[in-house]
Amino acid sequence: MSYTMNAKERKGLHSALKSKGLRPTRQRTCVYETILGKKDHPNADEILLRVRRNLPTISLATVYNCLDALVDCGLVRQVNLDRSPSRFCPNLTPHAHFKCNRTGKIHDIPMDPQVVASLEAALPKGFMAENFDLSFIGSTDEKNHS
Amino acid sequence: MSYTMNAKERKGLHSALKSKGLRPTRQRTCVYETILGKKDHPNADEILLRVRRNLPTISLATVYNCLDALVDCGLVRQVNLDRSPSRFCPNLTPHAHFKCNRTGKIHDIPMDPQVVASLEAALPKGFMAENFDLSFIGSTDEKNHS
DNA sequence: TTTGGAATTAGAATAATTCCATTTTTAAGT
DNA sequence: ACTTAAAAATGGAATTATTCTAATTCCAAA
Repeated sequence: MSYTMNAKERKGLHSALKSKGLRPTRQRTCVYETILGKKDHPNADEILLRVRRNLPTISLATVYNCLDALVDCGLVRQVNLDRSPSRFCPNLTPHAHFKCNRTGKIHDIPMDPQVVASLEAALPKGFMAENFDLSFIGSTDEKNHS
Repeated sequence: MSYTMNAKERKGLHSALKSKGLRPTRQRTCVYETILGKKDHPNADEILLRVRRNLPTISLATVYNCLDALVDCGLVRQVNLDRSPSRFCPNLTPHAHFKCNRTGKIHDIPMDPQVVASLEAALPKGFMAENFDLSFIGSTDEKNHS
């Protein structure tokens, strides 16, 4: 049972791609849908497996290409923690990541716009941020070990 | 002309290692001195080159081992940006990183303790952070292109 | 000063990502 | 619909970062 974008999501994808001069190909669409379909933080290999359920012949190189295109358009965020492979995340609302030492699980932490503003304000003059990445490492109590 | 730790730094290194049951070996000491000696963000290969000026026979595997030990003790921070190799940083004062799109350069951004506190405060109940990592991507104006 | 565990070493192995040459697809114009 | 040129996808090879392994070497404590 695979996820299918709604009209708004499809439109968002198409216009975001177009704004960078990129085409909405079947592969890009499918990779995007796949990432939207499960709110976790899969790496390229895991995404390949999932996408192949719909597009059995897609190659890993293409998955990387599509991910790069989606990240370029700002539709997907790339998450790098420690030395493990890059992970990808469809949550575009301002949020941080929290990696639990014990479970290895990665949690999205919603960020108050105020806090985000204070972060940007912390930059010295002359530094213009387009993006930021915030991650925590630590442990969670039992409730979050679901 | 290579950097040599002062007494305080040496003491800090020894006790931090000891607290994790690790020994202050020549290699660990030298890797640590090397990182202290230049305030940039070298990766393991670059560190190997620098360390070999003093310890010509050290291997890359040992550099990785030493870096892991130093990171474990909290003496060095590991910085991961995009998909490039891990970089290492001796600056332990609370700070963020800023990567400039145009120059590729990585800048340390000192962080106001207040802002740090507001970050930690942003964590939902049940999440206990031991550490955080904040990086910005964007551009800097000419002054910082030094 | 021995000795057992820790650390280092070189090189092989693994894993993530990129590259390349070729084929397929697509959008735009007839 | 029919071209066509550019963009994208493909498979596999290549590269690169990092980890592993097995064989020494080192060192701190007895």
